[in-house]
Amino acid sequence: MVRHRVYRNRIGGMKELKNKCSTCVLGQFCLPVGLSPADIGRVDSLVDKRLHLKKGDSLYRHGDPLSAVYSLRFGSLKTEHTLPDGRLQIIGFHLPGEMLGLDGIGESQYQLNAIALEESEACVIDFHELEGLAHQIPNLQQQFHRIMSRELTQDQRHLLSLGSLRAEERLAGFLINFSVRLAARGYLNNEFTLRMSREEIGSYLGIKFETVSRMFSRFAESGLIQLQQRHVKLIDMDGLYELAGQPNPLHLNTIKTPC
Amino acid sequence: MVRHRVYRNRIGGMKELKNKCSTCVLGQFCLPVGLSPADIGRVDSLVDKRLHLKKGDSLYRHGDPLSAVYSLRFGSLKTEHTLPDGRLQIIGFHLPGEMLGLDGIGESQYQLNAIALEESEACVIDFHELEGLAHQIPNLQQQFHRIMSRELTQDQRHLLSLGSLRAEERLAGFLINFSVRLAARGYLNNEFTLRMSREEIGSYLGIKFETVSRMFSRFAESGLIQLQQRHVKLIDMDGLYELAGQPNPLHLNTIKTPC
DNA sequence: CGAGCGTTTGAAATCGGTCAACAGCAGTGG
DNA sequence: CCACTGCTGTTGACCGATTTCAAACGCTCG
Repeated sequence: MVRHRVYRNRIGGMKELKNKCSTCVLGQFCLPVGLSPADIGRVDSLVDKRLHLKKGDSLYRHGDPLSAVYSLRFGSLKTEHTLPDGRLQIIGFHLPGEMLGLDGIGESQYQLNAIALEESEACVIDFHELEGLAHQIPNLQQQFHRIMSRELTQDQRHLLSLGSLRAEERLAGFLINFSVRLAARGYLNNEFTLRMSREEIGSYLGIKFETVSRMFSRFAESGLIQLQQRHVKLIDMDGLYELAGQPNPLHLNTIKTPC
Repeated sequence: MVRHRVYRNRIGGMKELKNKCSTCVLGQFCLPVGLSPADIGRVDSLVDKRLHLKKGDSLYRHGDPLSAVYSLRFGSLKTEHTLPDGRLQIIGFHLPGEMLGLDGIGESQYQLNAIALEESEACVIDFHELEGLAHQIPNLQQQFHRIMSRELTQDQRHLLSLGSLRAEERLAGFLINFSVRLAARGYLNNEFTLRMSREEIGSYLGIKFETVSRMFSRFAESGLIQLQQRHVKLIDMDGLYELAGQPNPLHLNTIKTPC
């Protein structure tokens, strides 16, 4: 089950010119947000290599000393905690443009395992260099703070889900959250393929995989979604939002009184 | 139920000399960790006022624009999320020396409500000034990053608890967590008074208050703790650690082979 | 094509939730 | 000082959502 870390790309020739934030399509979601072109050029130098991961490979593991934070370029990862008795909790699923490894900063060693759900690639950002550059570029510092804070907020919403919602509501919220994050990156957001198993979804949501499966079937039966294995099509967004206990933000505008 | 924010101390005379980190006993847990005395002197200038809160007062509320982050001087707070339908999830309980308001950075407005559980006082740290000073003092920047990351880690452990542990284990973990945090601050850690109701503990742990009450009674009956209303005395730490599914760190040394 | 997962579905069991009654204690006001 | 009121906490009995156990199905990949 546990694979070892793989640094496929470590051997030579890594400081390639093409590892540049300035030309990366994810720039608008990643570290360089709000920087001038000149400053983005300086951020380029932070990304001295990229790591290519196969499904199941670890990006980092609990206890590894912190050396870098990572920005996902393509693919998807999960982060997880394990208990001594073997139980396991998935903390997050991570999409392109998101930063990984922030859990390692507090104690100078990573607190989680970060594992690829599919073929993925991450930019390696030496953390000390990042702090150094953030010290020189205030906008970079601010952006980094925003990213950490949003990560906090994401986990806090997740806490709300695990602490206060029923299985059905959690799963609806999960689908919506995925859809929103995909849309923000310009991906198709009403139809996508889940890269993780029912068991992993269950772990993330604090329920058993059989329950996930049952809820999916129920959603499909009531016409909220269509399912073909891991491929999901969201049919009735309003219904999903309602189930998740949130108002559909798309309708807020229409309800609001115009000024 | 909902009280309005109270800025008792806002009226004049607030820039007192005694608002100094340099002389604050919490310095070793707070922002100034790792700074030279000279730099701590510069941090003093960040704390331009303190807020005094009575039980039930809000330090900040969901949606308020971010202006400051806070460091708790004495007392205790809870942070919480609310759902449109009235359900509520307590995200954290906060002790002296801990920072509040980090949830507000990502979107420039606070995402949670922060409410005093008792008479409390918080240092008000203008966030833009903090970023400015962190820009000048690398150690301050690093310490701030560590604080944010630890906050993240704390929430992630909480996720593990809500997602993977049974009620009994969650409550044992809660008591241990409290004990550890009190000990870190030099407080008595095997005997303390909980500032929050059974209902608030339940909300934090994702269980109902009746369950909290039952589990407490069970713990007391099996000799793990002693209870008098909200006053708790931890009797059998090993038993609690075992219940919480963690090894007692105090015994790790004795088990480890000496080098 | 067959082995091994991952998934679905059903039936039984259980943990925690819900409902309800009551006890304890704090604050109020006579 | 002692009802009275209201809130918090405890405990019991019953209920129900989710888990557990089990069986069968169907991808996927070697």
